[in-house]
Amino acid sequence: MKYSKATNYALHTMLYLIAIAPERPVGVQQLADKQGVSPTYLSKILTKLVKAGLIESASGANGGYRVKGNKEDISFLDIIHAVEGTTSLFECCGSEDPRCVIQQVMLSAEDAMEQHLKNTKLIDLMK
Amino acid sequence: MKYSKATNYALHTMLYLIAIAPERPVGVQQLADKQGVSPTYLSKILTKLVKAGLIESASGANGGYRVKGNKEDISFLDIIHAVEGTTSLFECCGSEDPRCVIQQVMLSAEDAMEQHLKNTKLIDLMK
DNA sequence: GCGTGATTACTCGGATACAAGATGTCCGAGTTTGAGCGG
DNA sequence: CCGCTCAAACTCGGACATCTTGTATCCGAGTAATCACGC
Repeated sequence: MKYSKATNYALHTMLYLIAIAPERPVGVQQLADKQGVSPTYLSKILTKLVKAGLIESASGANGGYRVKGNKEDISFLDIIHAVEGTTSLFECCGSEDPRCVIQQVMLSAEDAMEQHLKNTKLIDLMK
Repeated sequence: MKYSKATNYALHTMLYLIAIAPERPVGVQQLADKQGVSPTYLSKILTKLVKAGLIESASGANGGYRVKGNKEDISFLDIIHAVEGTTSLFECCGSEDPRCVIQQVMLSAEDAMEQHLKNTKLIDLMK
């Protein structure tokens, strides 16, 4: 039970993309160098963020990744859900029986964390 | 990023042990049958709970496991920490640099969940 | 100078390899209960 | 009826097997910008 490194890479990359907010997209090579991770691996992670609609990619020369949409709206939870998936952390009896009281407690605990992550936007860290 | 099945087994077993609260310890065979899991595997999980001081074991014939100490005090967090460990869910830059702002946000989010789990006792589910 | 083709610098996706952790099984060792047996 | 012994019923711990997932690499395909060349 741990957050994957991929989530860590995604968060740092998004923070960087929002911080510099360039006109031109940023190449994956440059992003990977910042964190000491291989470019091909990072691109796989960023593909998930693209599919989630958080960033967009530009092919070809001078291509790369760029924040898409309103960058003030991007929360931690958006990124985590994009990378880790949206399934709940705890599955009680295989079939997610909603009557299981343990399941209910775990879900509400998870919800407490998600509320926190949803209310914290990446832009909040910019000072 | 998911809670393991072991945590699920541990929670259900603890809930059962607290519910019936017998004089004599309950054998692992009986506990395992309730959940459809092999006795040997369940005993491995319960050993962690013993080490954490939540339950105690009795060897020999008519042996088994029994709640130790005050059963009103046992929280979800106690069990989860015993099974999953107490390391934080998110480790930013390998060395847990406390200055990493991302790390700080993730830790406080995790703390929100843990507070919830700490305040919910197993005994609360008994009605 | 201008269009056209080739080259270059990128991303994208699939296939693959590797490591670690979760899950589960097997077996031998130690421990306690209880039954059986002999006095 | 008492005490001793022995077998049965347990837990405990380590070693092992298997499966899934995370992590990472490699390569071919597609794409867009740029450069080179000929007109």
